[in-house]
Parts: sequence; structure tokens; C-alpha cells
Amino acid sequence: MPTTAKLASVAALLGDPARAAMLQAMMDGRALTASELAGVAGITPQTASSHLARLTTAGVLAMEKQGRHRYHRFATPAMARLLESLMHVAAEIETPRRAVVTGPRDAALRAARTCYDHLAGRLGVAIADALIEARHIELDSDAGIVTPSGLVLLDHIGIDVAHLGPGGSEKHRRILCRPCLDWSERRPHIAGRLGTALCRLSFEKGWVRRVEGSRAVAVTPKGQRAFREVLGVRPG
Amino acid sequence: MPTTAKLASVAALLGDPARAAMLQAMMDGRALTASELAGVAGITPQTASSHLARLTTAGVLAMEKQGRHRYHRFATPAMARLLESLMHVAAEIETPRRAVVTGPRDAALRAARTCYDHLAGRLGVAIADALIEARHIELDSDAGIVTPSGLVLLDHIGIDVAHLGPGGSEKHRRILCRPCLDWSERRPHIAGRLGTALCRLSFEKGWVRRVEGSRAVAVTPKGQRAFREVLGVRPG
DNA sequence: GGAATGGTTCGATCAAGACCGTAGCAATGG
DNA sequence: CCATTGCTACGGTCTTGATCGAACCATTCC
Repeated sequence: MPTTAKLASVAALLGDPARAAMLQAMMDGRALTASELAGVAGITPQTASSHLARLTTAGVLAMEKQGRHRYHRFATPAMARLLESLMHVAAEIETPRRAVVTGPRDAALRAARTCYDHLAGRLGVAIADALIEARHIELDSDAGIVTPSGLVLLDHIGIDVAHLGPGGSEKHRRILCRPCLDWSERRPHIAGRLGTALCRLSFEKGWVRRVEGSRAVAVTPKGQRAFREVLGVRPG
Repeated sequence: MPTTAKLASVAALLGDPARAAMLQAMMDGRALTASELAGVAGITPQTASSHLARLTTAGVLAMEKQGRHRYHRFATPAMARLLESLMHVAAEIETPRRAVVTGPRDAALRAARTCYDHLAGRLGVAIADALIEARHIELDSDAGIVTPSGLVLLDHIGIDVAHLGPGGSEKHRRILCRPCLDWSERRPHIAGRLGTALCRLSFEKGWVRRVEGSRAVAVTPKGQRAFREVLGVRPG
């Protein structure tokens, strides 16, 4: 009942290295099997199964079973934001001892990655900056809106504005546009249904592609052009 | 050293009820003493001291000595955002969810196969994507609907819409359209009576044929054209 | 109908750490 | 100086839970 107790229990679930590794592996929004998760966490399937059962009964994960496979994913996108917040704090906590030797993989993550179902990293922040600069969207600290010119742009690049719009039929639809504080850039990028749509479009149009075995995404040459010419994104 | 380990250690620090209570008490930005924090957490000062020492050496809290008092506060504002994210997830976790089904393997199988009685693999997912893109269907996480334009299309290609329609006489008919999580693609394709009908049609029209001794199916040249021209399926 | 594979349950082991009582340290006030 | 107060260090108890081996269950393959 007390929110503090529930808060602590959620945090405790993230507090085990094996579970944290499994959850981080789900950050790109894919649904993974127990065996795969056991692999990334470096534990046996039995142990992974026990962890996953706890996470699922706690409501943190949702399980989809088919045949002899069971796919696990976040129960709510809020989990992705939570993990980003955690990474943010973990990064700021960084001991000054080691002067941040960023491996190539880490560098790729900082350049561009998916944050659950939207784009993050320098790319994600640059997109947000460009859209704000052009007055297509406005981002507040905890909410965002799409301007009329933004609606025109989105329609032009093939995002179904009407389908994204506020007049949705369902009550529990995700918020259209919201800021998500970027873990590496420490500045907001675009989340919400708009973030999801932009991310999806970027994959479908071949502007970005996944980097094998990572949340990082690579911007294709075609994507470089598209982001610059269509969205007005400036590199850096 | 790996960010995952640090992430987990930070989360573990928040995962104890006593520590969580103390941290929540600092959410307004005030600096509090060990005794005060022990009070809000319902523990003795000795125990609180031990907790605070851990939080401080971890870099999560900053301590400030003033005479015989020691004031504790967040080391970084990011901590406040982290706690907010935690509260957010803790609040959202009340709502359960659900989803669906799939699963095989092999190169040919990944390209195209049958999943029980409907099409799966890259082909199945591409069909689903195309129909969604064209607004002929909508797929939610656990259900799908066919739009009016979708009904027209189905009728046009020879699928008996009336017989598939929602006005079925029997109570226990299979659901018309539902997503089925693709084993290889990890994204939904179309199942339900619609999926069955599309699969059946594809065989009857010679768009696909079975691969001997396998669940894999091969797309015929005729099928390539048909899927592209009739359903708007894009290769890949 | 087996056999193989993905997944979970059970039981036992074992380490981490949460807690408190007592004692020790440091700063203030007489 | 001694007493008081805020806090920490030490040592002990006890619970939690992370882990793996082995057995079991379910599904699919042959």
C-alpha cells in the first residue's frame, strides 16, 4: 500500500546485476526469450527463469507465450525511461578515478541508439533540436506539443497525423509527444507516440539500421541526407 | 566497471525500504540529519548511519558537516528525476497486459513459412506492415480490426468478407484478426480468421507453394507480383 | 509413438546485508 | 573538566535471495 514500499520493491528488482543486464537487453523494445536473456546475463536458464518470474509477477515485465517459447518485454514504456534515468545517475556517479575510456561500442551508443521505441543519443537530441528550432514542436519539461507547421511536416514525410492526433478514440492512448531526458546527452529527445512514429519511419525508410547485438543504430548515407534535408538536422 | 554493474548497484541502493524512505524524504531538496532520516524510515540512528554511509560512498548522497550535525542531500539533481521515474513505474505497474503467439527456425523458415494456418516469417510480417501502412487493418498488442477499406480490398481479392465479418452467428468463432508475434522477426504478423483466409488464398492463387518436408513456403514469381501489386508489400 | 528442445519447479547451498545493542568518537555547553 | 548530544564503528543474529544441479512439464520434430 505505501508507495515507498512499492518504490523500493521495484528498485530492488533492478538492483540485481543479472536482472539489470536482462532488462537492459530489452531496452530496444524487442521481446526476448528466457534463454537469450540468460545468455546476456551470464546465468543459467533456471536462474533466469526465476528472475523473469519475479519480474513478471511484479508487473514489470509482460510475458507472451507461444508454444515452447516465452517472450519477455517491458510491461510499460515507463520502464525504459526508468532505466535511462538510472543510467543517467550511474553516469554522473562515475568515479573520477577512471577518466572514462569509452569503447567503440559505447561511442556508437552515444552517437545514436534506440531508447525503447524511439531514437536517442546525439541523433535523437539533434532531431529534437531541429524540430524545436523550426517551430515544428515545443518541448516543455514534462510535455510537448506539435505545432500546425509540425503537423504539415509529419504528414509530408508519411506519418499519419490524424492517427497520431489528440482526437484518438481510446482513453488510454499514450501521450502524443513528450520529452525524454537523454542519458548520454543530458538533454531531451522526443518520446511518446511521435517518438515511436519517427523511429519506426527511420527504420522503414532505411535512414537507420540496427547495429548487431546492440541498442546502437547506424545512420545510413541515405539517412544522413534525409535527416538533414527533411528534418533540418545539423550534424553534431 | 561495466555500466550495467553500476546501474544495478545504484538500483540496489534504492531497493531497500529504509533507504527508499530516507531518499524520498529528501525529494524536496532539503538537507536532513541522520536522526531525522532515521525517524522517517522507522529505524535506529545506528542503522540509518550505516545506510547513509553506503549512499554517500557510492556518490548518491553528499554529506555536509556542521558542528555535530551532518546534513545529507542528493549529490545530483538527477537523483530526483530517478526517484520520480521510479514512482511513475511503481504507479503504472497496477495495470497488467497481455499478448500473443509464434515460433520456428532456419533460413528458409525465416523468409516465409506457415504458422499453424497463416503466413509468417519476413513475408508474413511484410504483409502485416503493408496492410497497416495502407490502413486496411489496425493491430493492437492483443487484438486487431479490419477497416472499411480493408473490407473492400478483401472482397476485391476474393476473400468472402461476409463470411469473415464480425456478424458471425456463432459465439465461439475464432477472432477475425489478431496479431501473432513472429518468432524470427519478433514483430507481429496476421493471425485469426483473416490470417487463415489470406494464407489459404495465397496457396490457391499459386502465390506461394510449400517447400517439401518443411513448414517453409516459397514465394512464386507470380506471388511476388501479387503481393506487391495487390497488397502493396515491399520486399525486405 | 519416441526424441529433442525450451522452460519451469524443487531442493540445497551459500553469501550479502539489514538490524540492533553496545561501545567509541567528536562537538557543544556548562 | 565532565556531561550531553549527534553520530559512527563493531560484533552478533537472522532473513533474504541468488545460484545451480537435477528432475519435471510442454511443445514440436521426426
